[in-house]
Amino acid sequence: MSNTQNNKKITAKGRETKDKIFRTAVELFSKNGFYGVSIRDITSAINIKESSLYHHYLSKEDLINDIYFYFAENIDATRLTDAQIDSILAEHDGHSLLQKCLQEFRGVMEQPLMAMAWRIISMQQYRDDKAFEILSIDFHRMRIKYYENIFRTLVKRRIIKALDPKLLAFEYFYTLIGMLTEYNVLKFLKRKTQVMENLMNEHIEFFWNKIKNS
Amino acid sequence: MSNTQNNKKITAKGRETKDKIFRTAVELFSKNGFYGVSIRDITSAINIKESSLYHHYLSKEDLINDIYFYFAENIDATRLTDAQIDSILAEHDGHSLLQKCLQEFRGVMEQPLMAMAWRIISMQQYRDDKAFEILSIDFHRMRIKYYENIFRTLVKRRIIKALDPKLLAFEYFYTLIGMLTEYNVLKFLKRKTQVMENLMNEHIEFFWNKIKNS
DNA sequence: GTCTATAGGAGGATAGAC
DNA sequence: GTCTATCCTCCTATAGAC
Repeated sequence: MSNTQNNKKITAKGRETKDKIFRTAVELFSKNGFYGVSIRDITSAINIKESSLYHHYLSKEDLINDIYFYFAENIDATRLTDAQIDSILAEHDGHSLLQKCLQEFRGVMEQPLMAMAWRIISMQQYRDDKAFEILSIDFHRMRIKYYENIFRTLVKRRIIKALDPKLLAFEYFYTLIGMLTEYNVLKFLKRKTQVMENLMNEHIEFFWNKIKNS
Repeated sequence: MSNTQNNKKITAKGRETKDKIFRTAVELFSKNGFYGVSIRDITSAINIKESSLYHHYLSKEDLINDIYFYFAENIDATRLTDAQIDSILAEHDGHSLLQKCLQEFRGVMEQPLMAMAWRIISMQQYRDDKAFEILSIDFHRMRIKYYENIFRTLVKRRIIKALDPKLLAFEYFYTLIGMLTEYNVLKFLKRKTQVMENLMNEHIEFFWNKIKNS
């Protein structure tokens, strides 16, 4: 979190205001981009003065860093634990596991604040090294490692063919993330997303049929 | 192109200046984003005055629209013709065809102006409907149709298994574009891209092995 | 913790001379 | 086709009263 308040007593009212600022910033940044939103836009939306914002955040940059932090912190929540994976495999097949994974993932990524934060970081990745870092390392790389782990388990148990788990993870994830990105942009534009939803399910289906041990 | 000059005689000097403006804008926008670059930044980089720019472009928006247009126009050049496809298949196998396709594609997309324009449109897709439209329709959808066509040919000639060409195209393309996007960001940050290059080749290899008729 | 007031600069764009 | 000069708006951020 931002260090603005390191030497200040934090009151309930203060926390509430800071929270309002945060949520409003996420909303506006995700809609109009970091550079398309002014401090005035944010403060006037919640009826405080610009100067009040600077009591809670050092700068506009401090504010967006807080959003990055929020995203990075919550991205971890999208993972099934080893125990959960085991219990799914005990009752269902690998195909169900992949579906369950996507469900879990989408459950977190489509929470409004996370979806907006994701969008903000995606926009910022081109201008802000910190955003690119979080997106490519904390998000993509970690996520690929997670899938690698899952595929390794599936190979070990001979549920799927003896393919390189790392390569499988890359193949599987990049397709999914490409589709999910387009899906999210469509959702923001309030257009139909059914095509993309179907594609994602077909992707899992297709991928599964290519790798399963039959 | 922009309509600024509809009723004006275009001299060689004018064309040259407009071209300088265009190329400088592409360079700066791709580095610092549309909102991170001012008209002043562009004109001072080529030693003309702001007012001179407005002789060639109606507005900053007119300028970026010209860049969109440039991208959309040149994206078509990345396609192998049916004749070229035939001749490749006559001498080599489907695997070579996929490699050749990627080569052709990268050859166009990595030309400096195109790479920068692509980056600009990618950034703008979140803020500008026109950019999203070009990226998702003119680029992604058309490209997928192109691959669909190739896979259909391969299926017809029994070079690959009898799978749905459209699905194959989606699978193939989304992975590639995800990797290529990350590859391009890395290149802009002047970081190592070898990992991504290897991944792209492994992707083709992996995909090919999954679909070929053996 | 929030306010009023204001500093101080950068932005897009235009009028009109040459 | 390019210049000088200028307009006016919007921006981030701060000082200091309450």
